[in-house]
Amino acid sequence: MLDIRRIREDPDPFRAALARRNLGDAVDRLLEADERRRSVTSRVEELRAAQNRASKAIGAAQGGEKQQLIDEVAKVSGELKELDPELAKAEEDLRSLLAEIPNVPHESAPDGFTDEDAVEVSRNHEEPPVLGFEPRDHAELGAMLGMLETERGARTSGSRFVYLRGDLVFVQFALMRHAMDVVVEKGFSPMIPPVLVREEAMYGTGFLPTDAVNIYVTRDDELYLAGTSEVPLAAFHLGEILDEDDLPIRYAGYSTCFRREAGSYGKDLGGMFRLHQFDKVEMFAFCTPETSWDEHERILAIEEEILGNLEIPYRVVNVAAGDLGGAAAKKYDIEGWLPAQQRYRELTSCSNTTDYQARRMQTRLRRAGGELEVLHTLNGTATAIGRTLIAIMENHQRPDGSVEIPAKLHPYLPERARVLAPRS
RNA sequence: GGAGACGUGGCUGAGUGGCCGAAAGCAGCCGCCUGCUAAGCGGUUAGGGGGGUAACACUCCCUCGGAGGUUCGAAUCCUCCCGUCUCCGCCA
Repeated sequence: MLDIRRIREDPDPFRAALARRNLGDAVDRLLEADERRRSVTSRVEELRAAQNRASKAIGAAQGGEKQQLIDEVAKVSGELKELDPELAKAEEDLRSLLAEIPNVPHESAPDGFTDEDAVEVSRNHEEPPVLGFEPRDHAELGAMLGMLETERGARTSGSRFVYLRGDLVFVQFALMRHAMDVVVEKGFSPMIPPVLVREEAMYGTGFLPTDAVNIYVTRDDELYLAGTSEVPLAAFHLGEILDEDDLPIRYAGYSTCFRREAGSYGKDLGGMFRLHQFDKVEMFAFCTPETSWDEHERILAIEEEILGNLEIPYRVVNVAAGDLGGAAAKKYDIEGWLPAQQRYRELTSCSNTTDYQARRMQTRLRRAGGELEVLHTLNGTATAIGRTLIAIMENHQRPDGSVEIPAKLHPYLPERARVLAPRS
């Protein structure tokens, strides 16, 4: 949620920033709703002040004088009752507008509206490596290994659901453990959060109301399945005031993630690139506004370290302003090279959501001097299953369909699983 | 699934119609005092939204889980909703 007072005081920067999201008129709609709300508010408040004064006098008055004062104030009360719906509507209009308008992109987010407009900022290799043989895609490798069951997944649950089997399960565990170890060493404290969450948590993170189509909802309990542990991690401090001295606060959440993937029909079918259910280790940070951009780079560096450890060729792109999720002011995607697709595909990402989520969550910070302020939040993927497994399988495959698991994962693996071998 | 209790400020907790945005304690902050530390003494500290200011000051409105209602007036009375906890049952 944006800060309506700052918009009122200095709307032009907001106008310009939101125009980059194709929402050039949003600021004026906001200002209009704000103006309406304030004018009704001041009328109502004048009447209420009169009513309060009268009530005080009545409390002190006696007998007939009392009755007379009561009769007089009735007129004011009547007027107030009439204005009430008007005020409620004005407030609701502003509130719902604010709820759906996304964060303002940071100046360093490039112009544009699609993933094509993202700007590469770095990579960990020169040219994509050439395997020297015709690479198989991960679905084929998974089938050859007998470790990825897509048809049976579909039979049980529908498309975009899979079974992982055999040693690939241990590779997932190894990956999770490795990612967790890396991020914990960087100061993130481990968490296993709830994945079914209340509406406030979804609203606070900005997934509701705008992204409702992508969220699973339980039928009888009005609980939502989190698409990322960002949701419960952010909500961990919902409504709280954190001491400046305690910041930054960093959590690493391990959870299963559920996404409806509405609107992605036909994209990335087969295999496990785009699943309705996958496991992920997610970083989440609460910090002061003045440190959040540094924190963002820090999180990016951790993500790069993890992919580097996995010996995956990747590049980092700065996502275009118009392609950002609603809460983000800036986002990096790290795209891993997938030999079978001959393309870079998103493996992880990290966003600075500045004060957008924190304001919705009412998570604030108390400065050493006692002042209250909305803080900043950030999130980033440490490792996401499905995609990271794909990158490992495709990049470390051998001509015979076996897969070498990167050395950094070996300490977490049964020895036989250091190489995944096809069934003969 | 059945029964009951409760929701008040940063925290604990009092408050059953006007003197209450709210006792007391804790915690925090500012002083004082005391070789240091600890203790002690005095003062002070809720949040949000308008107006106002260069910024303060000042001022008004709202907020005691939420939404309605009764009343001139509600933390307090009524209705509904939400949430939390406890006991019993069931259960990974």
